[in-house]
Amino acid sequence: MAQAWPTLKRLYLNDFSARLLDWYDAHRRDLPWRSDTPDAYAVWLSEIMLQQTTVAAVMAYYRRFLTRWPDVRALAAVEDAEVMREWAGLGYYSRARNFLAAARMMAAEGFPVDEAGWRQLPGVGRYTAAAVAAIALGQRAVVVDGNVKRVVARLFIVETPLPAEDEIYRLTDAITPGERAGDFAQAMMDLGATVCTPRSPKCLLCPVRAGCRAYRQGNPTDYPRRSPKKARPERTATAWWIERGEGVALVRRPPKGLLGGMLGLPVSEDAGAGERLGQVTHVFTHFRLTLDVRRGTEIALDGDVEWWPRETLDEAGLPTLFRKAVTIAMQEDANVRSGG
DNA sequence: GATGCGTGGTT
DNA sequence: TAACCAAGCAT
Repeated sequence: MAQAWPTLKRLYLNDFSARLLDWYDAHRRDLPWRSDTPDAYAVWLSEIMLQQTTVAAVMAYYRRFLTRWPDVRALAAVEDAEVMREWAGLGYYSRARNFLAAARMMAAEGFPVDEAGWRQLPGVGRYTAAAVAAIALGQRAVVVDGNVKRVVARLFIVETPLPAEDEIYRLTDAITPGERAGDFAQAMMDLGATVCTPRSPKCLLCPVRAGCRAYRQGNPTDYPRRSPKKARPERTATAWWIERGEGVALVRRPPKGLLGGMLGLPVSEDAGAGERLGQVTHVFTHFRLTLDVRRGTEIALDGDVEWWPRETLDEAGLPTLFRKAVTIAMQEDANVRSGG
């Protein structure tokens, strides 16, 4: 009888993963990075792009990127600026820089063969290393993203506020099967994205609700517990519209920090003097920025300046903040010229 | 462990 | 509409 509980537990867990995998086989989303013969480079690229970024936003970027640079050797050969341009608008630009750096290493050394090896690459953390190992290498790994945290927190009514890393990794480890760990991970993520959603979970469609403690309690949306969030501070700055015969001045931003490595309009932190062409507000994760766009003339331009004819600005690969600023500036500039 | 790092969709 | 949230990582 000493074996009874472990046996029941094992049966329950096998039942859980079996139910979930059956559901996945029937309902899985058809996504461009899903394949019966997964390619490590493609899976890796998708995982990087999907970090804190919605599937819908990633789709077009992923296709373009993979078409243009279909393997690690092709990517390793291109210049930084080209990759940053391709990433423009997707956000979290250090991802692109790290991905390119890692690709150059791997073009020389080959791909890591296990989770620990992947974990060493720049831009590859605990989640991504596990996801690539499970999905691309077919190895068992414990894959925990935001979806999994929510699903697990509800299944086991985790009372610890997020991130609750230790607890959730331990619980996820306990329900991860030895076979099809990659499909299991993707099943958990699909479940979180389509059924066990943050606001209005569709519990009646859930294949594992029978084993869900939050469902039994009747309050799934109370999980995961969260700590109160901080207020978002307001900041202001001035962006300069400097146009000459050759075009508009764009500067390459320093590699680290906000919009690191991207092209942008020259910016000064203090309020500047000069004709105001407009104002844009942009919400970042940790602050809200109001940007005055002013016409500049003799502003000191530090660092690398590129002059882009205004008709070509669409192809410069500007991050969204500066795309907005450029649009405003050109509209107002046109008004000034026509209206007087 | 807390903070900095983008952007767009949903409610 | 403001808040919330999304296949996180580096420091």
